[in-house]
Amino acid sequence: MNAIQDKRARILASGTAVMLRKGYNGTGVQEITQGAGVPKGSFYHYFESKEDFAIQALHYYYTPRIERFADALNASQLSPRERILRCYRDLVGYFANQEQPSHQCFIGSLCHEMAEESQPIGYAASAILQRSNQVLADCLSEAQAAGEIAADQDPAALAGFVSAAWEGALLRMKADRQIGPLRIFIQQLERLLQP
Amino acid sequence: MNAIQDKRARILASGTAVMLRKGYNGTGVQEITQGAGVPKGSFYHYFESKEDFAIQALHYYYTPRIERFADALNASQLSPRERILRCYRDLVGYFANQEQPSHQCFIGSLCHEMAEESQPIGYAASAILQRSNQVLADCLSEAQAAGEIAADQDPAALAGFVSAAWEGALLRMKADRQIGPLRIFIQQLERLLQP
DNA sequence: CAGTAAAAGTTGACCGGTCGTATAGTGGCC
DNA sequence: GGCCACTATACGACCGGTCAACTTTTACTG
Repeated sequence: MNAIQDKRARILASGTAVMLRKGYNGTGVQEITQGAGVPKGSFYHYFESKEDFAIQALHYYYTPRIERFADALNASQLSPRERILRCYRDLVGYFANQEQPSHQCFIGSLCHEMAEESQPIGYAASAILQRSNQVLADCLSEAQAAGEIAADQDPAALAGFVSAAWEGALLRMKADRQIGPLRIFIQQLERLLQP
Repeated sequence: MNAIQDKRARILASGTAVMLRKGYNGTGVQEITQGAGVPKGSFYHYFESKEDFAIQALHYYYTPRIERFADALNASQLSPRERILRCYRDLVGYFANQEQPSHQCFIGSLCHEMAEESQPIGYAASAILQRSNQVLADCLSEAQAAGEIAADQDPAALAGFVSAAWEGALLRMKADRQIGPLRIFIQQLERLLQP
């Protein structure tokens, strides 16, 4: 009961970490199980296939992150606008503090690689992006009600745009191996979130 | 002289097309040469390795595209702002007209997959992104001089942001399998490019 | 309870196939 | 005949996935 969840979780943790670095097709099942310290056969006991694993991994990786994101955007000490800015500033800070800048966006790379080839993975990724979008849109709505952003903005659309821009900034950071693109993102986000 | 370039180009064309769909690691050398109608053995005559091929493919794919982009942004019938908007609107139109929406960004997927694992690929991608950025930044500078965007914007930074947002929108489109994110991008771009 | 048989869980050896790459030629031109 | 652009073939490694065999748990019996 505990042990089996533990093994499953170990596989998820190890596999997520490796896929983060090497992508879906660049990661072998063997490598995953080896990293988790479990026999290879176990992999197919806990997961139907590598594809199924990737979908589970998406949830494993993003469920807590979206939760934390939502919490940070609901903390009401700051204004909605400031909460959003703080979230992204913190993220940038996190990346800035990595000495060896290993930059990754799990869902981004998985989408690029597999969203087209594998419909199930595409669906899962889309659902997660949508959930994350909703969280941001809610906060933007609040900001709009507080008069912190333009009244004629559609919060959902703006949320989609901001998320996309963030994704793109992460990608650019990965290519350039420096966080300049993230700083630009923050700077433009500050402009964007104005009445 | 012509024949050899022809074969090389055929391999590049075929390989680029396949990699666009399946990613770097998802594409085999065999599949590339088969698609190009050349013997597999030839691949390593024209390219040092698969990695080298990817770098050449990046240039093969993006050199003409950046050129067209620059041309479109230099055509002076329209104002700088309108030229930029038209560029992106045309791109959206292109994607909108695909009945079976196969959405791809070659450099995006290649970066996500390989920028970290392969330094040479990361460098090549970074260089291309930078060139493309420069083209856009120049046009934004012009727009700024014409008073079409805020005077306190840094054109280079804004160009980076817009490109990143576009990348992100493409990614999102791939996951959602619909062009909604691109429309949102246009809508926000129009807002962004204002005095 | 002890004993045991059936069920469930777990696993590593193994499968056919494909991977990226090396190399020993082959065929045509100077 | 020497040269060299080109390619057929082969290689070892590894791929995702299967499955028969082994271990553990469960359920039931006397």
